[in-house]
Amino acid sequence: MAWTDERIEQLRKLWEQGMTASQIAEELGGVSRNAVIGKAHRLNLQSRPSPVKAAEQAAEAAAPAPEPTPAPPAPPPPVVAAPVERPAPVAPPVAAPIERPAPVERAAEPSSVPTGAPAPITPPTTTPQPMIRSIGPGGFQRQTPGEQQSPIPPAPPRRLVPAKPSADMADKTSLLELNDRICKWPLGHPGEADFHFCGNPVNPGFPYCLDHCSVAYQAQLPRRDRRPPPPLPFGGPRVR
DNA sequence: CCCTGATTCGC
DNA sequence: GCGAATCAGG
Repeated sequence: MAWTDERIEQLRKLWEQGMTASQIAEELGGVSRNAVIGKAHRLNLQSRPSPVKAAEQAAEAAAPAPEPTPAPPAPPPPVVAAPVERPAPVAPPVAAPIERPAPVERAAEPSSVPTGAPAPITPPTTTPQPMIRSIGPGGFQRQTPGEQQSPIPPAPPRRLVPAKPSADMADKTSLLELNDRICKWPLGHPGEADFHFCGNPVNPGFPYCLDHCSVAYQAQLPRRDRRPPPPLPFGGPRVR
């Protein structure tokens, strides 16, 4: 089977779409996944989460690291149990409200604490900041050339607190309230104060409500009959 | 084992 | 240029 322009075009598209080489091979027909990979490389289609290369790059970025980029975030020393950072919509039961520390130099702070206040709890130096980045078609994270530092986003130090019954959680669906009639779509993140589940009535036969089903089940179809979705602008594949 | 992509190398 | 064989990680 020869690589016609048409087939090459299709390969390009599917590859960039994130299809695996074997899927593409199956889709094209008449070629092995090796053929697909080989061709893809010859076409200079690259970047894909390869298990091998990923490890190599990780090791490379970790070991020498002659990176001019200041990557100071020294491991947050003692795990100072930071109070739950989430600014509760309701006034927290006790404790002085700890606002997000203004970007002031913390070193030259003589810490003039109002009398009677508890010792100042230094917030963790690394503010958990969910970095927004684009995800490539293969599901890998894009990174800019100078950004290869810290390939593994260090888990922000986070103290897990037992879910405490509070006013603002009263109407939220907790883990313990899950059953097969209510939507199990998680909202927020486990460990966070207001983590809960959707809790709406499920779309019968599914673990989620209708809305979340539409989010959860838009993924790929079983492989074989996966022809229709991509609106092929150029006539589409030949009917065999 | 299965899967993945990368690489090699004879054709 | 092609792709089977091989490698190596998940």
